[in-house]
Amino acid sequence: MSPVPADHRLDRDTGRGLAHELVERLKARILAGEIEPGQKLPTESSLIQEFGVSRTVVREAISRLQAAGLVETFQGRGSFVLALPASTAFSVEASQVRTHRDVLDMIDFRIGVESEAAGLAAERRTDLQLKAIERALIDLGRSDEQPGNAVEADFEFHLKIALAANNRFYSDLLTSLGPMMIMLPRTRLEHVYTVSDAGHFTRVTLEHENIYRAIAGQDSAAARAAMRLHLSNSRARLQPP
Amino acid sequence: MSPVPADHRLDRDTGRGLAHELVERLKARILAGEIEPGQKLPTESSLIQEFGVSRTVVREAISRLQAAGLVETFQGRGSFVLALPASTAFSVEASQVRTHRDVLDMIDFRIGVESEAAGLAAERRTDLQLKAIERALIDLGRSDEQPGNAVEADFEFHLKIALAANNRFYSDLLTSLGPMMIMLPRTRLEHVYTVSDAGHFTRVTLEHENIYRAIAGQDSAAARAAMRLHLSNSRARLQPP
DNA sequence: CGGGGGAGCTTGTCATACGACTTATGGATT
DNA sequence: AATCCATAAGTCGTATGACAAGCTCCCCCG
Repeated sequence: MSPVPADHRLDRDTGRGLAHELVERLKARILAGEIEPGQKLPTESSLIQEFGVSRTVVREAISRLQAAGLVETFQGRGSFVLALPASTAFSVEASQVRTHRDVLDMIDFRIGVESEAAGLAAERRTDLQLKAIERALIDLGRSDEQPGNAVEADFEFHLKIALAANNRFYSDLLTSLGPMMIMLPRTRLEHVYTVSDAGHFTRVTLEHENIYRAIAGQDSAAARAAMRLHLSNSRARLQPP
Repeated sequence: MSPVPADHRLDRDTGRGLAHELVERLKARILAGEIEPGQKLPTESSLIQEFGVSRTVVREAISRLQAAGLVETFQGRGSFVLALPASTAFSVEASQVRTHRDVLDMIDFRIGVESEAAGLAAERRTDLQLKAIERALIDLGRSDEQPGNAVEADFEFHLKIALAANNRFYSDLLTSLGPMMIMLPRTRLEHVYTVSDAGHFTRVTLEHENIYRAIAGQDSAAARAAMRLHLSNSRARLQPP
């Protein structure tokens, strides 16, 4: 009668729910190598039949496997087992940015990273993310009054743009850079920010607004250019004449 | 009349599914401390109303939060936020490149980083560094015979360019990326590299040579463009048409 | 022989229903 | 009045059916 061996069927009261049980079974199969990386998981309907549970349960189970990074699912195709971990840390050495050379190198680095991030943000931002950038821009404008927060506000603006690129590598990198970027002015900054003429603040503000407008208008080329310009100018402001 | 602000509603096509979106929102609330450990999450029906999604989606989202150890659920009572895992240090997520989406994001990331590195390399390379790039290019050509080394040889070529940019941030980043870039193909790549037609190899070789020539000729704009083209093409080769 | 199109399969989301468990309410019992 | 318990209401667990969206494959037409 039953075409399926009884072992497979799940039983109701194992304590933590059918979905949890099913996750354990599937995880066991994957870790045991029964289903190799790249291979397809059984379809939802197969699992429904094999384990004798409802689609609700199957979907919750697969959802948990996705969250755990064990499988990836494509609509219309199925779920596929992913390669197993191999932990690699992804961080720019927290060694500080100290020398003058480091500061300039850091800006050159940011030019590559952030101008592309701005371009992607222009293409892929959601309206919500744009709003977040706008808020950061407004905060930045207010930092005129209390310059102590200026650096943090500036970082927020750049971070929000990286987030709008919808690519975790850009946002992760900027996040891990954050402390460095914040602290880098410390050494030679009196020079630049405190002695700055009045025009300095308005010029920087203008650059920020240009970036924002390009992203708002979804013009990726303009966004890349505006970000590159902004950072190049920042570089020039730090460079002794 | 609607007692709920419209911001909360989720929108269909954010790319990774409503459940994933909802998880992000709830996780944000929890990590932001809006819901403290021990407190009760809104009921399923509240979430259905607030976010305008079906119960399926809400249940999948909560299921993922359970799997992540952020909440615990009791039948008949509700879901409760658990105490956060102690660390919370800004240790960069050691997450790797696993999903198909990650692979594409990684290439978009490399486009930003490496095209600028190529541009700087064209401007600042020493003759010695150029020689190193050339050697890597030759090795890459030889990897035709034993395709097992192709990925490593490819990485060497890109790393040598980053080194030639004479900016430790680019080379450090590429170095720390190295293992990831090497292992990323595992899932879906046999397809691309092993089954590759004969034309594939020569096309890639041509792209590499273009990059090399631009750097040799100290043409930074051309070097940026050539690297961007190479990576864009790589992206297209991975992307199913 | 090549390309277009549709049938069929698979996942994504929604809606509804019912069972199981918890909590609160309120009245009946002592 | 205090206690107990039955019932109702709220909440999660599971099942089922339906349709939309995306992918594959194969057949048919040119």
